[in-house]
Amino acid sequence: MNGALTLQFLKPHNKKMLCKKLSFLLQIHSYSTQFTENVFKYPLNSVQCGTLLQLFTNTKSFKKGKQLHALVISSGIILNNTYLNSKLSAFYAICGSMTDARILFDEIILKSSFLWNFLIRGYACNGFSLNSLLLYREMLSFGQKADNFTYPFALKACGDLMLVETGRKIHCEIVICGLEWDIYVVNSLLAMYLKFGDMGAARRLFDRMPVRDSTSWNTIISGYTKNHDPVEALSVFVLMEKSGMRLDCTTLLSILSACADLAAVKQGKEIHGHVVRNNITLSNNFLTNSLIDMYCNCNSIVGARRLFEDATRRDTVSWNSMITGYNRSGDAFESLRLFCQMVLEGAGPDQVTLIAVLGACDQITALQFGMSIHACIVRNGFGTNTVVGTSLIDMYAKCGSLCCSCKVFDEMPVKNLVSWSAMIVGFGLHGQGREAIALFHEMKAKNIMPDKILFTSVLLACSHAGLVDEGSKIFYQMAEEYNMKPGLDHYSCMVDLLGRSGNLDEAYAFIKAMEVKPTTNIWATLLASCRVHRNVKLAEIAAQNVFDMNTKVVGPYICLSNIYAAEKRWDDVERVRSMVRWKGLKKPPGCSFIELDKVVHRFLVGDKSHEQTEAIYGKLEDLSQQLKEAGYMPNTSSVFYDVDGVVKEKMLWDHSERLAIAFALINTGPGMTIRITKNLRVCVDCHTVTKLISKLMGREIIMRDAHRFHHFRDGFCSCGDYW
DNA sequence: TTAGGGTTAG
Repeated sequence: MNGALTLQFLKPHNKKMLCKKLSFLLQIHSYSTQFTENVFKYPLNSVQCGTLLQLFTNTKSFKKGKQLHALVISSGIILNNTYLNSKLSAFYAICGSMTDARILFDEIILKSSFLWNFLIRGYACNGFSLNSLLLYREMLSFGQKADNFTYPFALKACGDLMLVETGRKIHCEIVICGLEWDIYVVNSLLAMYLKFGDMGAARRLFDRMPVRDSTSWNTIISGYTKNHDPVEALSVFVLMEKSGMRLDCTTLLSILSACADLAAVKQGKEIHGHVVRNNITLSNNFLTNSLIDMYCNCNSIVGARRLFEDATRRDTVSWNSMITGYNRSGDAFESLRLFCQMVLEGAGPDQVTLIAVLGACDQITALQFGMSIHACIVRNGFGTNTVVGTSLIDMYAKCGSLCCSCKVFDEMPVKNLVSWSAMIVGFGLHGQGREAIALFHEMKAKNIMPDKILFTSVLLACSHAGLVDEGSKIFYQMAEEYNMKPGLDHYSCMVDLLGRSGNLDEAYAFIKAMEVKPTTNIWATLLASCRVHRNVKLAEIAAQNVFDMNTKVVGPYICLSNIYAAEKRWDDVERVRSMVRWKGLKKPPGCSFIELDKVVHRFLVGDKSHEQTEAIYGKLEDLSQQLKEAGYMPNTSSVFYDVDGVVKEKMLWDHSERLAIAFALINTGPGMTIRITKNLRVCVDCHTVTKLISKLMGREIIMRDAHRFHHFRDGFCSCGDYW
């Protein structure tokens, strides 16, 4: 059958058929060696081409549209054909090929509003917001009136570029031309104001709307969610339900996000009920994934897992949501297990998966596992990805391999502010404050503007290294040179910097002069410094401030108790302990991790559950003996209880990091580096013992505690006993 | 020809 002949008799509404036939015809034209001859044999008129282009535009069939373009050029029907040229320009704009769209657009003399709108839309929706606004202005200067199809995209461009003043000006133009309450225009205005973070303006507009559709409700709800006001999002959602407006998929996604932010499991479950009752999940993976995320955020990892296991279809986002959920709940082991299962089932990891898994590795210092992920990253073509690279820098630094962090950082083709920050944090964690400051200056020399988080990273690095003068200078630079008001994190770094370096009175004066109300964290930081410098009087002031804020964190109580214990004030120790009991607080047990052949072993304080327990305690006995012969005297000030000195000493040898070190000494070859992670800060005596073991056994021991890294080598620690 | 949605590095 001849395609072209059949085409002549097809009714225009039979588009599917028409499309099939014309695709066939196009194939002939495209691939025939006698291209020109065929065109003349099966000519298309401009109306048929227009109909076809419309179809290709709607389905974004770029290749087919381009073929048709070639065909109409060859056949000569495009010459001076404004109708077809406009359709073609619109087609290219929708497909995101803006250069092609613009070439055709510029050739058209009589431009319809349809054409202007398509180009403005094309620019706005394909990442060329500025071009979109320039064309919008050009349209007006040509005397062409903007209409209800123009404004949504001009507003989208303003929102994406955060051009607040321009956006408001266009809003005025919309009011003048009487289109303010056009449902598409006003919904676009709402979307623009929420991008500006101006929920007040968005809400005023929303409240005055004569007619609202589901998009209006969804836009305002997602606006509150995105602008970190999930409470208001939920309250508008209740109004939406009362108004009788149908809840669609977008509504449910936005509100689930608000429930997740609020950890509002009750409301989240109600949405889940609605989804099940309406059988919505079956056709939509987005909702299942959002529900998984909501349960994870509400600390209901079991509920999330059940949904995940029951899901008929799992996509990469489902896996990612679950893996991220385990990370957030602190179960990095399950997160890594799930990742292995994902790979085994053939689900391809994406950027998000890899970032999440690297996050799990740094939670438990799984360096070997992290290295395998690095290989997987390179294999899957993410080796040059900035976000993934930044996660690698962070993972290596937190797993104790600063040199690998530096290598990744140096070899990164494109670095952004976060990458610089991650590297600075890495130097800080390992006590290399001067290197962190040098990198900060190098970054500034490249005209990269630091933000508040970057200042926190640099100040933290200064505080870990005790660089008081340098840190103070940077702190004041923040306001003077960069016009940034310090936040609580910056104040906290400064208190730590001043306090731990022994300037306790200055740290106290600094807190009293702060422009914002000090938090428990800031007083707790001062308290920790008081413990280091044994200043009981100031410690009591700091502790009282913490306790007045009714903290649920046990750390400050332990700290004060340790301060009293060091002074042998046992009555006060008992008084603090009874406060802890009365408040129902519990000290988390000390816990250390060590990775051996990609398996992470965990030891609790006094742990006897490991299969090598006998050998481990035997090794500790040996070590204790050898250390004593080398002149070691135990420092029992870290022991919380008023018990006999021998018992105290025995308690110290139960500390989890010592069990992990003994295990490592038994299971690794001579000279091999030992890497340990501890959930709490390392105590004074364990710090001394580890230094001595490093010398005695000729081993480098890299220990990550709750705050930083210690590199023990030949009897010394990289922190210079400053931690 | 128009607006709104899930996982994501310091």
